Amino acid sequence: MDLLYMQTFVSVDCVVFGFDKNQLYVLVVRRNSLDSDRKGFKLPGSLIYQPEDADAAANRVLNELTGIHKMTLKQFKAFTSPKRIADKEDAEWLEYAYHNSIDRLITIAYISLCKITRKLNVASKYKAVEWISVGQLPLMPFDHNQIVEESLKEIRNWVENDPVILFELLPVKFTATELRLLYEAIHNRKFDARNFHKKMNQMPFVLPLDEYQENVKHRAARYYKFDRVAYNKRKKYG
Amino acid sequence: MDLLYMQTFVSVDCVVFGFDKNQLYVLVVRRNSLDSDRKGFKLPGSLIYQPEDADAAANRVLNELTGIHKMTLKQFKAFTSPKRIADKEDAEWLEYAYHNSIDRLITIAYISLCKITRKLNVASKYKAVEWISVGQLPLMPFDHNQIVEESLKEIRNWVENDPVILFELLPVKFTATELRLLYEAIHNRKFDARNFHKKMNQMPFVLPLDEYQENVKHRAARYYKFDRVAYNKRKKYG
DNA sequence: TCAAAAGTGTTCGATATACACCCATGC
DNA sequence: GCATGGGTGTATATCGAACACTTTTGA
Repeated sequence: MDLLYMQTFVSVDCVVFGFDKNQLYVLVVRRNSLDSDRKGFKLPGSLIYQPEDADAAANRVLNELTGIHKMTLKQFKAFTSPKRIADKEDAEWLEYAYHNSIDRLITIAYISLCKITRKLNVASKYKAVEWISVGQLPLMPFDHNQIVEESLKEIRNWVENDPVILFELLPVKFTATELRLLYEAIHNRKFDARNFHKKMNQMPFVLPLDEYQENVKHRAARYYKFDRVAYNKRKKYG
Repeated sequence: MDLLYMQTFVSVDCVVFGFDKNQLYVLVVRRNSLDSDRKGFKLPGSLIYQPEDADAAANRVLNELTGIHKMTLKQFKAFTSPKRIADKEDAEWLEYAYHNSIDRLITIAYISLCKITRKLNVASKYKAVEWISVGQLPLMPFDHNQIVEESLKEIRNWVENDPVILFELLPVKFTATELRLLYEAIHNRKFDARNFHKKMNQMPFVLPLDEYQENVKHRAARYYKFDRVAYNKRKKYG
């Protein structure tokens, strides 16, 4: 065995975005061990199993959390630094979790999307599953904070090419303001409400409904829905 | 040892683009073994060594080929299918090349860029190093053909965000037509010459020189050069 | 004088931006 | 009636697309 060549373990880690009010949230899980763990939260992830490719592993991880079988997901970067498991506590956790001595672990990072209202499968594997807004994430093990940082750039890019993902973050019926606030959260800047309306009206896959908000203490906003058929007919807009 | 978890080898493979006349070329190497090998050419790559991260491994591979120490490169996708080494001939070659029985090999694919006129380090490690135009690549081992396919989409995206890479593919002095043909090759469509001139004139980092072609049998074209200082001042353009 | 490629300007439509007021509702 | 957020239109600037003729040079 020629040790010069790296033989290693390969995992996937998923940055699952959710959206509420005017903020992006990320789904984090609490490791099922080491109670007083300073870095209690981490991104959901797993080593890749033998017969899987990375997409399948990411789907498995997400399915365990959400019950959904084919989540929309996007591989976005491999994180490969030898230093990513340099922290002693992180290395100990790996050994505990996988019953293996792991010298080197690289991870393939994914972005995925989930309605924040979805009931999550808390019981299964983790002590806890939580949505935390991107601005308030705690220090996480490995390079998970860095992974989230980079995923934020990536999701902007993704929305440009594939605005369908916006509607995976919103309720089935949503208002113009909700869609605009989601744009603002993803792009991290304000959009003019009037111009945004115009833009939205030119999206053939955003259909106005004859339904309005109820019990709001101001003028009721109209609801819209996403029309997947119209979207598929015309992958690009604007 | 719990075999359910995948322990594997991880490589990098590099799609190095070059440009000449009106075509994109890819740098391929001939494997140093198995002479009559049907799939003689492959992308340059290597297993990742112990102390390296993937970027370092890609840099090492490219440095061996070009002598350049810090090539511009971009990681773009991990290829992880268990089937990618299913071909018997490919598996045999791996064993020959790395003196290891390799059950699973994933690769992290990189894009890089090189002036096609650069003198390459043919002697070192490979039997041959060749530029082949993207339309004429032979069947290559593993999923290397697929990697090139996907790299073509990726380089378009990269140029949009970072047009500096164009100038790594052109001579130091280049004509407007050369730059246009490069755009056309990358985007795989024609651009109007007049509109392109206008666009080029608005790029503050493309400077006209007082030099013109010589010994051409038509009106001599003006040369331009890339101004890195102006580019760095203004990362985005028009 | 011919062939081959270089160079050059205008018009049009689409898109992005900036900006201010009235409307509906619950309290 | 007032506070809250919803909804709307116009004017301007910018960008991309379409389009044809003259210039320079070598052979």
